[in-house]
Amino acid sequence: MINYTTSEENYIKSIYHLQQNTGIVSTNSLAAEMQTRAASVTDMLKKLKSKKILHYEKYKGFKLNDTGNKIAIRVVRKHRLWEFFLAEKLGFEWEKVHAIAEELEHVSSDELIQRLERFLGNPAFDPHGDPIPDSNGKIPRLNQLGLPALPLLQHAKVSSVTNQTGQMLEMLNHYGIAIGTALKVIKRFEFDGSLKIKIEKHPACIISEQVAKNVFVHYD
Amino acid sequence: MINYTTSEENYIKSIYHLQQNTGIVSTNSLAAEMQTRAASVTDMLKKLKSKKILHYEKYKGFKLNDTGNKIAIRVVRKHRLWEFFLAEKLGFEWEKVHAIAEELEHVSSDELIQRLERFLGNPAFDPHGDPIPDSNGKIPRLNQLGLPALPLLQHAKVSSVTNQTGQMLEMLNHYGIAIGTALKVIKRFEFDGSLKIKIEKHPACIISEQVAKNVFVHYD
DNA sequence: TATTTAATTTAGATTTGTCTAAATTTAAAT
DNA sequence: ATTTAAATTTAGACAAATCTAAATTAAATA
Repeated sequence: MINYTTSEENYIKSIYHLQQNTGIVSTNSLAAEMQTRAASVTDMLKKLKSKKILHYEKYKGFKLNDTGNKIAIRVVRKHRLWEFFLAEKLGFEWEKVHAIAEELEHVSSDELIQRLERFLGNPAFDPHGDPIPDSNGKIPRLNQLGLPALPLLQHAKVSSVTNQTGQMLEMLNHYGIAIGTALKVIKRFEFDGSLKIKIEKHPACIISEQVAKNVFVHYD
Repeated sequence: MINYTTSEENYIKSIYHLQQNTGIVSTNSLAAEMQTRAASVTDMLKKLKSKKILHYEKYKGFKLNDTGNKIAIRVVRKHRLWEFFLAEKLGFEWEKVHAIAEELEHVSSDELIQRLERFLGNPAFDPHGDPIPDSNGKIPRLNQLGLPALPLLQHAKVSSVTNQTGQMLEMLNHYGIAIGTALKVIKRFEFDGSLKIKIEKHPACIISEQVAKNVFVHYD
């Protein structure tokens, strides 16, 4: 894979993050994200387009193509592995690791990253919970999420429960919810955030947002 | 301390190394060392002079002043700590660490270097046997001497190897000589200056003066 | 729809680090 | 002591990445 300049990599990475939310990216939003001027963004867009990394039409917005996404994911991978290293091995406070990883992520050796990853024990998530792409660019899904974030009708299993007060556990018992319980969310009520859920071998029931927020689940 | 560009740091570092041997440095020798053109060197010399890092008079050669030496030593310190990390923690072969450390040495955070040093156990020498300056710029000195100067039968350990070409390292590998190897000289042959040496857990062998001159050892 | 406003791009300049080719200085050799 | 050769510097150009200010296009609104 070709090497890109630090500046190119930073643009590619920022486009990657912005397009996660919006699908397509605008010049101004990228300029804001990168703390630079719109004219500078346009200049770089031309360059990235000429390098065939970008879908871009003047005045119409832009997004990375497959090549661009691969490059972005590789940079994200490096960034998060270095963050993990800084926090876990060197004992940095989490607020400080980002700025330093911004520099380290541009060190070019692929063997370095492979070895670093092994040295760190092949972590799937950085200390923030952000997934670390593997060497093929595959991004592990968060293995655990709060019940309110579970997509409707997605089958999942309860993996943990926070706020384990007596009242809380009593209530969960009453519903039939325990670690390992298989369930899915049928409907979310906008009114108060409560969830209608279906627990295997139980009739459907409704739990409050208060309860749901403390139940964490995972699925494959 | 002010930050310098990667390019400035590379020039400063190269001047530092060249002046170790020659005291004063010439434009052409620096151009050769840095694989660039004499004109480019002159350009950078003007810049470094204007930044008050350099003693420099046109056509008369140049050398770093105290500020310049401090900057150089800080870069060397970073380089060697990263080399140590790459070899000891990530398991890189020592031929490979130099190129990667060339990039890592320019990462700017001082706290990173402090923490890295502690994490590595405050090593005094890198995998090539070169001393690692401490955070005050103090450079540890081994009571080190060339193998031809080692008294007969004196037990000693290999502390560093100069002339680190591929062929050289290959040969040393073949003999079983690496940094830290314990050995003694059994006999010196006047005929050609070759040495009969005994390496721990190896049969005795004979090495040429050519090789011996590049192997440095120390003992208590 | 016409007009105003906002977003985006272009034109042209600047800085850093590099280069080639020519000019200058120093060193070496006859 | 001249002349020749080598080393060094200058002059001018170029590419990358940025900027400001002006021009252009798209969107919003009256």
